[in-house]
Amino acid sequence: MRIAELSRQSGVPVPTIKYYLREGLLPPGELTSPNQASYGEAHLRRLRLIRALIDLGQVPVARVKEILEGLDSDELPLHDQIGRAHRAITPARTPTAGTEERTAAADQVRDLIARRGWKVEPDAPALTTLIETIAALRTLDQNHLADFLDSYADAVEKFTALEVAAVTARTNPDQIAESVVIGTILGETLIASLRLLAQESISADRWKD
Amino acid sequence: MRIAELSRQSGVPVPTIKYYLREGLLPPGELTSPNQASYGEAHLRRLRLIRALIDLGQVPVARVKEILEGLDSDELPLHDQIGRAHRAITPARTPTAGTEERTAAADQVRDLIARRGWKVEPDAPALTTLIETIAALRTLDQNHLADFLDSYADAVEKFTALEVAAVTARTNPDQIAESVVIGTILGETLIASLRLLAQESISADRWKD
DNA sequence: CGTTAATGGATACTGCTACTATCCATCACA
DNA sequence: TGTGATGGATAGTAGCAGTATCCATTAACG
Repeated sequence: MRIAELSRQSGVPVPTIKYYLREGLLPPGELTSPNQASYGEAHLRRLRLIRALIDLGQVPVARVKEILEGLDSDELPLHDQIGRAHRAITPARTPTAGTEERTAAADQVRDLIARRGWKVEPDAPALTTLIETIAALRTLDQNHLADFLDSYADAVEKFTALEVAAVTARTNPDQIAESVVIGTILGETLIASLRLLAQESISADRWKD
Repeated sequence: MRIAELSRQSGVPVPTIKYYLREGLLPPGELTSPNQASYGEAHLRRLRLIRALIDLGQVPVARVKEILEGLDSDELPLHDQIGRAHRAITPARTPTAGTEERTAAADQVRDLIARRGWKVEPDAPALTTLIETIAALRTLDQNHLADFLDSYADAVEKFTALEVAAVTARTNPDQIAESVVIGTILGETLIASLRLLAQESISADRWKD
């Protein structure tokens, strides 16, 4: 298929597809003559993945590129694929909380991780975010939320178990990496939306009128 | 205190504070003379809240403004405060999924909500995101994740119960609205970080080396 | 009291991201 | 044979979140 057809089937405007080609998000089509290329199903799939990550996952274009490079570099261990996906959705953070709040929060997180027996690299991107968030909650006089950390972790472990089950159910090993990436990123969007709906419902019960 | 002191205590550069004042995120200080104003504890608290929403919650400045206006307009029902917070963290979505995937996803979501007895406005911002996400998962051949929707909802209800408990534990009614907003937005960051840590840990167990 | 530095307020400028627009020399196809 | 699409290159745009500069005061120190 040619670019116009790819655009029609994906709903992505032709100039945007050209932009993704330029940026290396989408591999070039197969050239049939100096200025004609043909795109296949793989391009369509890839394009849909790109849009899902950008639109639903809010992943910046540059990060999408890194993720896709990971997916394409076959034989990159799954654990590293996950690492890429995590980095893609964790904005770089310059520590902003006060020193004492931050060390207290870091202690709390270290305890939590030890208590649960989690194996986490000390430079995991989510670690900084978690610590900063707890520190911020305390600075904002919201200790009550930060104090529930363990109960939150209980519920969170449920997701993760589910996701591992879902991913390992995939038989084709080629697809596992993609499933992991999609699950990591779109899974978050899914959970966040469900949470908002549940909140809205409870809030309607309690406080409406 | 004057602006330099406010900047020092909050860690926010003076020009940025001026920018927030211009944008109406921060109320003006009390003028003691035509070009001298004094800021109080309330300003410092507000500034910290702004930074938490922007840095940790990834809320755009314009949305932060809406949220704060909600907090300040006393007597706005809690349910509407929550609505504002939800809109602030739910980007506007132009439906992008194919018609049939979207109606199928919409059906699945409607069933889920009915089964759980959730009370959700039909134009809730999270509704579109949820439907689009499920449709995207199916388009990307990830039905296995979309099929777990109910189990996800189980775990999600746990959070929400926790959060309601935490918020209603607040005695001062003035602070409830603020707690609700912070809980909604920073709570999401907290959950997302925990999820990534749990994933990393399981992934290390399963796939490392 | 005089000088230096900071302040409030206004206006202008910047860097970054994610596209859009335009151009042009080919091609495909009717 | 000519009309419209294509690949590839280059340039332009809109929106966001600040930064920078300027200026007429005013505070604070020696």
